Amino acid sequence: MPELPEVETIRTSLAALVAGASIMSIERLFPGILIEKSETYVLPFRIEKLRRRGKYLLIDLTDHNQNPFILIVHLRMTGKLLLHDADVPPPAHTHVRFAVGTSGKTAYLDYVDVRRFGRIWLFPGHDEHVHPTIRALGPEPLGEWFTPERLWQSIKRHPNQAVKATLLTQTEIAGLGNIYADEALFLAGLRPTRKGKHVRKYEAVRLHQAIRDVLALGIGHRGTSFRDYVNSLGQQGSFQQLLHVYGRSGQPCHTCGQTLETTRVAGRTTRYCRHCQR
DNA sequence: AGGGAAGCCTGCGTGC
DNA sequence: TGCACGCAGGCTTCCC
Repeated sequence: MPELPEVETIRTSLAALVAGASIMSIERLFPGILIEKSETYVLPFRIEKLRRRGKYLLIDLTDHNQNPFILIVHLRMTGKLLLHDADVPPPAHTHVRFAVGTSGKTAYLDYVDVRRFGRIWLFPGHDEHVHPTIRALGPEPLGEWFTPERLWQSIKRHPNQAVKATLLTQTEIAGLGNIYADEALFLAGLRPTRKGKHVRKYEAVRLHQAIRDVLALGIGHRGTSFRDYVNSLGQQGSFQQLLHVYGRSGQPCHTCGQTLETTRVAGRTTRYCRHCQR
């Protein structure tokens, strides 16, 4: 499940491989995954820059006529962007295949997605705000606009909502998914089911720090490979070795030894320690 | 306002 | 062995 640290890892690893390269052709193997909001471009595209906003990967392009375009990628659950040599046939569940040329050599950037939840949009311009969901995103949790005060306001905006549900609301904070939300709440000692109106200011401050810590640590370990996630070279992350609660229900808490419990918040399986998280 | 469910999807683990 | 079933969950939309 690619969340912010996984998308950031893909961004940096992919940028090292394809920034400055050209997209020579685009092959659609399954319809509806690549959504073109403009068909006026002339190939090849030059790949200018890879950016990220929340869980969205943003790829700035310039076409043959020097007109700007942007590829916006959301991997959802099982989406992957995999770079393959020219002689490698597209793997199963490849839905879009970009032929990428780097200094005379050709390779394929394959969008592979078993469950086909993910989408790729192509828009004119280099401004991701043309995408309505991106326009509505909350602050980047590792950016300067995400302050303890900002998180506190988000929590207070939803007084009757479980605090975990607020963390998963992308219009409040961009980039947290089930894994990092559970881990941040554990680090902060906060019960995921606690209603916003019962969260104290100092707890929001602690949660703010926990979110930043867990995301930075996740990026440092090149993401969490719990089930599907790999970067563009097929390499796994290692943060799964440091998880405290996600995927550990029924196992002992790393802090107090009590058995971790499972509940459901906002439709998602939620793991926590009854003793350490109040 | 918030929760729940449906829909989009396939693979995998489990129980019979 | 094989089959049915539930679960995994990001996001949108709809309904209560």
